[in-house]
Amino acid sequence: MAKPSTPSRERIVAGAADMISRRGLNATSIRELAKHARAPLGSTYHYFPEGKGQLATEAVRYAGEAVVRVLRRELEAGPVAGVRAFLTLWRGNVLESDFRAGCPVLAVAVEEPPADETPPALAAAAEAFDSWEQLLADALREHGADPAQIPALAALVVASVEGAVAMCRAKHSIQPLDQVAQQLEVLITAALDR
Amino acid sequence: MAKPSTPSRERIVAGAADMISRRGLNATSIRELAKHARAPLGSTYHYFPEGKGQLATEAVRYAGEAVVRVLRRELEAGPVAGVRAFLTLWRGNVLESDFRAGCPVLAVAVEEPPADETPPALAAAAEAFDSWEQLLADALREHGADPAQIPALAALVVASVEGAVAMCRAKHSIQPLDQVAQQLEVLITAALDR
DNA sequence: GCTTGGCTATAGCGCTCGTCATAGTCTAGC
DNA sequence: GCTAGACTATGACGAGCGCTATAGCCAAGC
Repeated sequence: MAKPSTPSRERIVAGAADMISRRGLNATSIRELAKHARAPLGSTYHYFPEGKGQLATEAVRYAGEAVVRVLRRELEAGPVAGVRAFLTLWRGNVLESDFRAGCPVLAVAVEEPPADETPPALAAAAEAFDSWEQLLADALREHGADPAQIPALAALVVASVEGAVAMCRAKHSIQPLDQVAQQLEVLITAALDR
Repeated sequence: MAKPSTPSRERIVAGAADMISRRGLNATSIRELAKHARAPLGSTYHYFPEGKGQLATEAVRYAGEAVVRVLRRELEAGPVAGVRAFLTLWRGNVLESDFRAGCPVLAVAVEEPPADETPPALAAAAEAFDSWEQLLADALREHGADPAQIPALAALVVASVEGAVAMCRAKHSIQPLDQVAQQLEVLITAALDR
């Protein structure tokens, strides 16, 4: 990325991720996106000539990679710490937005219709989930978890956190995320002492 | 069946739940809904005079209660059997639709924006989640799980299943649901033998 | 200085949306 | 048979959508 001569572009992508996480993909229009990022409408089609699908895809990737960075950093202190940071990250998102924001990756996964061809945004969502699971799995393996259980355990972590974020939004309560955090912590700890 | 005076109404609600589970709430128009249920557009406003929000709310309730019925029946054979049926139900939905359908309750939870007032459809989603957790919690209590763990365990089950359904859709694979099923089965079994 | 090319501004295309109004049809009960 | 009320049919409304076209701006390179 040797040339960030145009901060507009990244602002648009980041804003898209935020808006999608709040209102969903279909309810978010390109006009609103541009206004939210203080960019002109024409610019969005300049930077993303393939239109809304391309913008959504990049927004999903952007959000996915942001999580990857946090996860990679915090997993250095072990799986329990990593999972805790994963939960804390979403907890912060949900609380700071007063239960208005969720996960943009989940939003796209739920909304984007798998038509004849899999839409790129949906593929990006799958890749985001995969990368999170992979990081968790690597950390679990390094810390001696039962290899036969590792992939399923990582999938459970990602699935339960994503589900809990949505439940928090619906219930207007942080409880589901905290309950999942507590259960996962016990589970991961048990998987490492054996 | 005894021919209810207006089968149209229920057909519309059921069709709405199905369409929302596939394409999300905002991408589903009332015109499509009516066509899908072979009902005239005017009828939708006859049965649901408050418009799309009311229809969405009833669709969420309809879907939530359908799950409640399955869960109540299968939990009679114990928590493990109930959780297994819960998973199997979603597994069937996802596979039969070739990864095109998810959970309408989750879809609404992710899309509906908590504006000034909580929209009724979002409240209905919260109630659906609550009722599922309650049924699971009751069964766990009856079978001797640690009371301190019960609510969190039930929340974990619901959250992870909802998350896994969405992940299956994105990945075009049933694996996440199967992985979650396997992990939850071990977890519930362990929670009962103590 | 002048051209080039990345960015912005504005207007508009065709379309579908949610919603409403109104007139027509059907059916049950007297 | 007639009437009342439940349902259907049809068309329109303003608004917003994704997207395109085109003209203007403005810094960098010769």
